[in-house]
Amino acid sequence: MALPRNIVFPPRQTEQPAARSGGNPTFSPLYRQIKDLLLRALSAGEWAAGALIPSETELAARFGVSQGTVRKAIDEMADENLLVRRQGKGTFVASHDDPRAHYRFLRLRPDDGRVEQKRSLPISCDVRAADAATAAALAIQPGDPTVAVERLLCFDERPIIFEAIFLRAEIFGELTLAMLEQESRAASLYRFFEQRFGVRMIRAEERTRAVRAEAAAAERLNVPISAPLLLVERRTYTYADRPVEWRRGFYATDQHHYYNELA
Amino acid sequence: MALPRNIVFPPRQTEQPAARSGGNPTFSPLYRQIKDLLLRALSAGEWAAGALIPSETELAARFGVSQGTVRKAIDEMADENLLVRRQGKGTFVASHDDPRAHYRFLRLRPDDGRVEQKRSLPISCDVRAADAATAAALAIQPGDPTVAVERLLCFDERPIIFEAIFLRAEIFGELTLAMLEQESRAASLYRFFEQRFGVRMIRAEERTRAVRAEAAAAERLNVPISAPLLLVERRTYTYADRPVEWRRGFYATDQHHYYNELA
DNA sequence: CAGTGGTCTAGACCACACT
DNA sequence: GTGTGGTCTAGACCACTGA
Repeated sequence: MALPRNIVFPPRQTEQPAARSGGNPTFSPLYRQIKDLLLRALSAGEWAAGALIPSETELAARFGVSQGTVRKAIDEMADENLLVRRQGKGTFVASHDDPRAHYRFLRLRPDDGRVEQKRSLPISCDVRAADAATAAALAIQPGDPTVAVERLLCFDERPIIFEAIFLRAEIFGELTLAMLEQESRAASLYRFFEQRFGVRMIRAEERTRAVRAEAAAAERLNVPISAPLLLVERRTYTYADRPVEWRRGFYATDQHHYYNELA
Repeated sequence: MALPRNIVFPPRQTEQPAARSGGNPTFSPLYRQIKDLLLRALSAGEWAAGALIPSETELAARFGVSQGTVRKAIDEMADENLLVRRQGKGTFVASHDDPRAHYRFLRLRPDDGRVEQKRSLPISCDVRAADAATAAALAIQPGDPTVAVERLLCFDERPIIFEAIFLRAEIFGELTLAMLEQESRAASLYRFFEQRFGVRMIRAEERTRAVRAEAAAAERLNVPISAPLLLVERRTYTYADRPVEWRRGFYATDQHHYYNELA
């Protein structure tokens, strides 16, 4: 479906099926080299979130490899939620705009299975120098500017999560409280970040522990001081393993739990 | 490497590459049918944990399909940690005896990255009628017999996890405290269960919340009553989505955290 | 209908582990 | 060397989507 043809790709592999290792040194299979090229294209913003990428056949021709090799590269990227395949239609750049991706990183679930209306209540948004912990999490220097957001997440209008979000100011410097308020219904901030700042969140790590509620969190979540809360710290990455977001969230787990599948 | 040849496999596909759907109704690709056969063989205990299964070529011949089709079936099963491929050696049945599988389901990590010596201190082991919650978790009837184990998990000799473990008595009826005491160094119970009872744990679900320490847990974990603890409830499955274990563990998270990667 | 991803095959060769 | 899994190709056909 005729996408621009001159997307920046390094010149196709000069060797045909001969990109295989000569002997052994740091051997990388062809499909992985293709994957790297595609990753680089994604990372460079070659295609927008949600956009259709060229067909397997076209990519194969462009790279001078067989369709099966391109397929294997795309397979891996689909497994990593970087691309989404749709039979009969094509392969698309994964996006948080996709309904299936909403709340992809939110592991808190109601004890009864009921679906709940989520709503984000932004509290504050300001630029702030990174303290040591935040700097470490964002891989920046202490003192570097960050955008700090405080917000409350409500499930069916009941406050369940109170969290502080720290973002690299170089990317999110223009973020304002007014913008967040406008997005309060679309609880998925990542969708907004993607559309407004062009940053796609790819994966995240969470570290969780049990803590006593301090005054601020207790008040916001409407629980007694010292009540047990789940403290969830999340580091979120965009392409190329670049951390761009750091969250500290206090979760009220009276009627909710953190769900996880172990394989 | 000449494994027994007459393992129970349903007669090979009668149609060659024609097992494809005639038209559409409940279409299942060939490789998935192969996968089902392999799953059935695993579930039936055809091969022991850690055993070498026949080579892709041999399976292909046996099933009357191409090697690539067998490969795709095995690929999926390797992704699900049911099989382990080792280049040059063969494909093996995944086992908790494999060092890489030790503590596979344990998500608690020290805040500093130090590796810690783990040790299991069994406290009690008795047969007990399932209460409603346990019965639901194990998919049995309330009142059905279960084996209940209490134990303490120590990291570097400090008690960090206090948990109750409930097992289907039909399988684990013979378990005794003495057996558990003998295994106290090999903190991975799953390895023991696999070798002693022939039950392989495949996957698990965890539900986590923050709670106040009650007397029993507080004493065992050496924390004040009412201190915040992580309550981790785990349901563990063997083949064919059959739940066989249910745990309620209290985790002390002063110097440890629950780690999770979100993709 | 044409175009896309999805499946399957047959055959070649590479990388790795053992003997 | 032999046997295993791992990669790559070329070509055929199926299933799905949308014009």
